Amino acid sequence: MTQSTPAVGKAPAGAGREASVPVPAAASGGPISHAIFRLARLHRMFAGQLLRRIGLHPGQELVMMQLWELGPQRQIDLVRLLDSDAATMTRTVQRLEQAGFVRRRPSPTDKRASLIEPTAASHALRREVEQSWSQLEDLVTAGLSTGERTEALSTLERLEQNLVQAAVDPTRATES
Amino acid sequence: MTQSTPAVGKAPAGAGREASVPVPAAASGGPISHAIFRLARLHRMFAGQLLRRIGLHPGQELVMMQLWELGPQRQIDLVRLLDSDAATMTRTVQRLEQAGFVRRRPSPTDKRASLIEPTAASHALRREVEQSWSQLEDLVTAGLSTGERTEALSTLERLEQNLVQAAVDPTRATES
DNA sequence: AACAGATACCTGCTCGAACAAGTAACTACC
DNA sequence: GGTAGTTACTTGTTCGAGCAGGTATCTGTT
Repeated sequence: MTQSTPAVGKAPAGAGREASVPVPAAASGGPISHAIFRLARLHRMFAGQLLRRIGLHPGQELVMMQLWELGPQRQIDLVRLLDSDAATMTRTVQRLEQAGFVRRRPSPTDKRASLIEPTAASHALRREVEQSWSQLEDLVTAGLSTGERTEALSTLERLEQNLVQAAVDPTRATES
Repeated sequence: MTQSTPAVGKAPAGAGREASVPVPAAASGGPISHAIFRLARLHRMFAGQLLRRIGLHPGQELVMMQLWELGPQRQIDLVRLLDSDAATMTRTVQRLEQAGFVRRRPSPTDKRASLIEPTAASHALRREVEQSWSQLEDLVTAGLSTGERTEALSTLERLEQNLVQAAVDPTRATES
C-alpha cells in the first residue's frame, strides 16, 4: 500500500488525506487542472478496486462491455470504439483471451483481422461490471440532487469539450 | 498514433472524435463517472504532450515541483506529498537522477534514507513546467468566466470529496 | 495485372501505477 | 541492551498507455 492507509485492500491507496493542502505549487498554477487530476486519480483508484474483485484490470472492462453490447468485433473496431491504441489492444485482448474472457476467430473476409468475441464465462461478469459502474456512480454523486448531477455532468462535459476543441483546432497554446 | 488524428505529435491521440456517442453502455451505467473518465483521459493526454517537449514523463513533473518548492526531500516525503507509492517513487527518482534532474545525498541523520535534491540543470525546466501547467489550465477553462471557473472547481472538489469520504468511511458500497 | 499506399495486427521499448516481498536501519519497550 | 515492531527503500511482477518500428494483407489506381 501507499502509506498510513489502514484497511489495506479496502480503501484505495492514499485516499483520505490531502484534499486539504495537496500540492500548493501545482494547485496555484492551475487549480482546475489540479482538481481534475486529483479527481481522476481517486476515480481510477476506486474503479480499480471494484474491478479487482471481479478479476479484471482497469481498461479490460471497457473492452468487455463493448463486446457484450455489440458482439464480436475486430481489434481495430475496439480501438476506435474505446479510442485506444492498436498496440495496447493487442495486448489487452491477449490477456483477456488468456484469462478466458475472450476468444479469437479469424475474420472470414479479411485475413489480417480476427474477430474478438466474449466467451460464455465472460457473461457471468457482465452483471458485476455493470453493478460496479453504478456503484462508482453512486459513490461519486453521493448527496447530489438530480439537478446538481445534471449540472456536474455538463460542467465535466464543458471542460472535456474545451480539450476536444483544443485538440481539433490547435490554434491554441498547445502549440509551441 | 491512435487513428485518424492527422497532426501526429500535436493533437493528443484520438482527440476530436467521440464526445458524441462514445461508449453507450458505459455511459448509461454511469454518466458522470464516464464523463470523469473521458475528461481525465484527455487531460492526461494534454499534460503528457506538454511535458513531452520539456523532456519529462507524466508524474515526474510533480516530483520536480515539490523539490523546487520545498527543497531536498526524502523519498518518503515525496511519496506523502504526492500521495504516491514508495516503489513508484524509487523508480521515478532513479529515472530523474539518470536524466540529470535530481541528485541523491545520504541523509545525515538516517542511514536508511537519502535526500533527493534538484540539480541546477533542473531549474531550467521550472519555468517551462509552470508555463505548461497554466497553459493546460487555459485550455481546459477556455471560455469560462471567473464565476464559472469557481463553480467548476467546486463541482470537481465536491465529487472528489465524495470519493475521499467513501474511502475514509467505507460504510458505502465499495465494500462487498 | 502490378504497384503504391493504406490497414490490421504484432513486437519491442519506456514509463507510471499498484501489489508483494525483502533488506537494511531506526525506535520503543521490557 | 536486547529484542519486537516500524520505517525507508529496493526489487520483481503485472498491467495500461504511448511511441517506434515491422509484417502480412487488402485496396485503389494505373
